[in-house]
Amino acid sequence: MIRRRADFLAANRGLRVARPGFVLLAHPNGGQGKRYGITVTKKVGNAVVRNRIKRRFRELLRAALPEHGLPDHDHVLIGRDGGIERDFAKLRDELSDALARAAAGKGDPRRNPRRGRRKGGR
RNA sequence: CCAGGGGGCCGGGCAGCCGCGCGUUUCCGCAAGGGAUGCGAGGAAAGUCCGGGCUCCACGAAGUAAGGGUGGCGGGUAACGCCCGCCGUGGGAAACCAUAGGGAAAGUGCCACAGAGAGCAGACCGCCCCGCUGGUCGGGGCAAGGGUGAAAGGGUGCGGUAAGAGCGCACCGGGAGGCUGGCGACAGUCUCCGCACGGCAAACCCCACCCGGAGCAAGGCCAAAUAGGGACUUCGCGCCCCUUCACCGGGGCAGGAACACUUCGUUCCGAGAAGUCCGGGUUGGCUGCUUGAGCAGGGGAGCAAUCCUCCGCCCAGAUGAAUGGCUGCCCCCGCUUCGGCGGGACAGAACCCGGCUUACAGGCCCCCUGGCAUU
RNA sequence: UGGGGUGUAGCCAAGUGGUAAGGCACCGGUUUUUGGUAUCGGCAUUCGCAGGUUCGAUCCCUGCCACCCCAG
Repeated sequence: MIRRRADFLAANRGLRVARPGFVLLAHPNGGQGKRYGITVTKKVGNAVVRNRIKRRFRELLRAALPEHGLPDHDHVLIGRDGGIERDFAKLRDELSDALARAAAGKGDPRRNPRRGRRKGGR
């Protein structure tokens, strides 16, 4: 379990694999074993929705991480809009696929960090 | 049966396997850990709009001022801006609903446009009388009718008059005083006053009542780390020497502690302690932390809100924050080619209570009003 | 947890009891051979939503909604 904000920010610099239900970040943590963290922003929904997404992600990681996880890496799942009504089996397939891609070292291009202050429009 | 009004309640259920948080207990026991067992989100947990408890800070009591709030009366409550009952006003055919509802002859201010006149009134169209006498004339009386406006200085009718007018009278409305009923708001009634003295205080204001500030990231303890700092206040500081006006600073002695005890000896202490603030450091753990204005049931008081009493119960305590995954049966809704398929509202405790407000699929129960039908 | 602010046309906004300025943008006309410029006119604005006070509410009061900011 990742708790510190600094670890989350560090994970943001690692591998990024995007899937319809979530975004997976993987980042080496220097021998601390397989750790995971979950991020769901307020944009996705209210507290009930966010909590439910986090619970489902925990269940996914509990099943997948010991076998398919990357050793000595931090794994961060970021919830996206469809994360609550998406079929659980589909999420599970997407996660193992994403972990395989991350293990092969293939990530999606990183988002451009530090764009200007979002103000007055999206 | 139809239409309408008011109130209360529920918020999917059962089971299996794997997993999560906390408590209790047990096991080899130093610990980690394993086993067993109990409990584990809401009616709004939400918004954070009021009121309290609790903790810290400030403060003689009380009062005044400033600022803010409340505003019919009585009751309930720990308290409230909440709740209950009643009164007044407005709406509705009714059940019932709404209501910030003190003061306008303490003062100040505002009432646009229209209109003759808008605040101790005013005369545009008019009506009536008189005069010269016939005109788009002069003098006077009137405020009933028309017109403007949200509002035009009581209303309707009769009398009266040149025309009119509370000018007079009857009823209604209003004001003042008394009487009766009510704890009271207020209601009823009698007498008097023919009655210009409007509206707005959710305009300033006046009156009555209420309010100290901050918040569990409050507050307390421990560890680590940095630093072994600075300023101020209070209390204290045995004797001698140096320095000094003194404080301060340095040295010695007395005295105290340890070396099991006594003696000797050695070492250490030999003036500081408490509080507040500043500077610097830490963002770890424990506590506060869940038994409380608690919940269920019975009885009693009260129209009710609510209160009293008896008995029983223990019912979340997380901290990147505990409820998830899979499956079966039942329930409800929609679609249906009758095999099935899809869906199940609003929403997640964070110190704890009492309210208010807002969101909400679907469903259940009770009472009342009106209409139709039947008996 | 506590505190503050904003909401008016597509955009930026003034107005604070009497029927909503101004600028940009857009549309139409005139000028020009055409475009630009210039000039004239036009904008169907429930003044964030719902109640209330008032004769009358963007303005006053109450309750909501959305967004933004600040402190710990």
